[in-house]
Amino acid sequence: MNREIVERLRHLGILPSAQRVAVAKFVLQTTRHPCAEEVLAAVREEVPMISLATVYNTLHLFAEKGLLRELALSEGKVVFDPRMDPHHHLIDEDTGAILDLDWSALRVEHAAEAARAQGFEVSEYQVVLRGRRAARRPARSTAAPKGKRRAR
Amino acid sequence: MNREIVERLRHLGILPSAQRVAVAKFVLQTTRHPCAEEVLAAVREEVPMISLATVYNTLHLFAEKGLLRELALSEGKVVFDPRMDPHHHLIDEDTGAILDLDWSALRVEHAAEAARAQGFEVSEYQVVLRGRRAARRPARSTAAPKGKRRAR
DNA sequence: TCATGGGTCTAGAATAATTCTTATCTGAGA
DNA sequence: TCTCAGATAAGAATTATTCTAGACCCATGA
Repeated sequence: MNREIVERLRHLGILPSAQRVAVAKFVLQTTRHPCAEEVLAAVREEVPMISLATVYNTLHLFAEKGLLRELALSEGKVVFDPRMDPHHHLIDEDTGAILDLDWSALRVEHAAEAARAQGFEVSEYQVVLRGRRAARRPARSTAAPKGKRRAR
Repeated sequence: MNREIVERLRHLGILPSAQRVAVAKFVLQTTRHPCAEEVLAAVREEVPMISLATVYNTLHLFAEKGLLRELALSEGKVVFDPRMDPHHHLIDEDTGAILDLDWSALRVEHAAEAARAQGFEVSEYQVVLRGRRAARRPARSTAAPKGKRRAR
């Protein structure tokens, strides 16, 4: 498993140091959207003396080489997303968590045209949704209101 | 003109101090998306002693009261947008400038459904496009665009 | 008049995320 | 083995933002 990560890095012209492999191993496999501090914490399990600066360097290097993407969606900090295929993002307004939505889950029309009308050539776009987890289904046992549930 | 700003603030239950009126006068009329520092610079023309802390306080207060919106689109800093009607954003990858796109300029379908499929109730969404100004009619001139900008 | 108090303001300290600096280390080749 | 480019660690520096503490302003009531 390390083997294939090493190969992947080499293939992009990245020297596969222990630190880089550890970072790659963590970020490429997560489905979350970790920030640099979270990557640091996770990677320290394996490479205890790695520094924050190295984590930043490595993440930026990876982003530059197309191994992952930097996202500045929520305020304050940048997070990293290993999914490189186009997709959308849904932000939990309560927790700040970021979820992926498949590209095909919704449809955007006329994006390129709208930008062109402003004299721009679009290089990428995505829909950013914000919302909150819907109220938990009332459990049928106790305080569940009888009758059909109405959304909204 | 100040009169109507004062009225608008009062109407929202905001005490219209000189500082607040000056901030409102600037942010509500701009079509750009200024960050706090820019607001400070602009407002200092009129109220030279105003502090950065007051600018932040005022902008957050306004956002809370629904007078403007905070956007965390690009990395690093938050900007403020006086347009409160739903619309989309187009980011110039070269300059970082943010343009508005009318809601009707493009169409998004199934946004609410896509979020609901994840157990979320959407409260808002927007399309974020990134691109660059289309080359100005290359015109077959010899001079290739020199000096590429360094992205940042 | 003067004291009181609520709300606002400023300057500067504090914090958080990120980048920079510099000295040190490492490993692939000459 | 020696060398040197590239990588790393530690901590300083920078940038954006928030917090703190005290000063200020002004309406009110004794």
